[in-house]
Amino acid sequence: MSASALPYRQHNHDACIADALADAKSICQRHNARLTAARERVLELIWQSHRPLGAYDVLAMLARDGHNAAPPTVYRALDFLQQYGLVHRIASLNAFVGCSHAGIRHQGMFLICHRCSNVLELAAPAVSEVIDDAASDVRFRPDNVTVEVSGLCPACADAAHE
Amino acid sequence: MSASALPYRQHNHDACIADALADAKSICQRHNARLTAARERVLELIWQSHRPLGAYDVLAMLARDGHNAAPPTVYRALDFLQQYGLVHRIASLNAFVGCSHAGIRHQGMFLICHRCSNVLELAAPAVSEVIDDAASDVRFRPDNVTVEVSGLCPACADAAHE
DNA sequence: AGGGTGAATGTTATAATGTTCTACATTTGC
DNA sequence: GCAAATGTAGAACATTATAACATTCACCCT
Repeated sequence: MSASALPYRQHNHDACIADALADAKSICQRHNARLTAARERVLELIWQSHRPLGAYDVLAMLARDGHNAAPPTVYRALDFLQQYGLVHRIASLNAFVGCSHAGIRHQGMFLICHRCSNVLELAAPAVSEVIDDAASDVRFRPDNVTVEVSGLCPACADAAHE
Repeated sequence: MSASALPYRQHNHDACIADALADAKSICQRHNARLTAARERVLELIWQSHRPLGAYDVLAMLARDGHNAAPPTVYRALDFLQQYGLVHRIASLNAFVGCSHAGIRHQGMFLICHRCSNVLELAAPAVSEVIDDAASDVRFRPDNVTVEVSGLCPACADAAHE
């Protein structure tokens, strides 16, 4: 992984993975849901990459582990993780990212850098609000809102006009 | 097609298809782009259905015409139509809809009814604005914004709690 | 008109992705 | 310890998207 491919806001990556896993454990415990080894490993892989990962990327990584997984294993793990809000699915990429606000009620907005592939998840309640307003203007009852912004992250924008 | 599957805001469907095709022609002319028979036919099919259509749905309809098309034909036509803003891709459905504001600079927001499958495209400049603000707060430079809301359209909401 | 040029299309095959099904193992609650 | 619930594995299937290359077509130039 090249330096420019790292998350643009530098951070202690190991710590962030550890935090995510610890959060996941406590959330699952609270819901009497079982964070099995396979599920935990998938979540860990997703956080390690720190970028959107397709189901088959995860599959390949599991294979590299020596873990002989099949597609359903991955999809089920992803479904589970999604259900408890531990990962989000990015529709425009058919891929998954770890949720930065697991456990907190939120409506995510995703900023996806098309140069380094990093994804930043914002809570942005103002965005949700405006969207809800626009929908209710035409008497539409929203159920699930997808907001995905692709563009350039600050680091890549700087790098680009060097 | 059942009555409940029709676009919820009743309208003269033939006229709307005709308008869309006429718009398309003039837009292509203005850009020296060729709206060939295949491309025009694909656009027409999409408008006829008036709901999100997968590439393979289009393919099947072309086959019904007696037109012996293969996947690349459809994908190429769709790419072309997208390029000139004549159709939009709905990422969360892997499908395409006709653009209601072709030729006008806009940032669409899609309201997708998961009961009748109809899609309403709103211009919603307020939404774009808030999203841009949120992005620039973290110094992210947006390029392409996807806003897709799935839920219940007024007609289906009424029908549901009858 | 004839011929060259590049865009558009056709054709075939295949890659990549996502879902479903059945059988079997493991865990859990009683 | 036993039955029920849940989780796992592997294969088959379905869907979506591309690659590579041949062919046709529209247009421009002389």
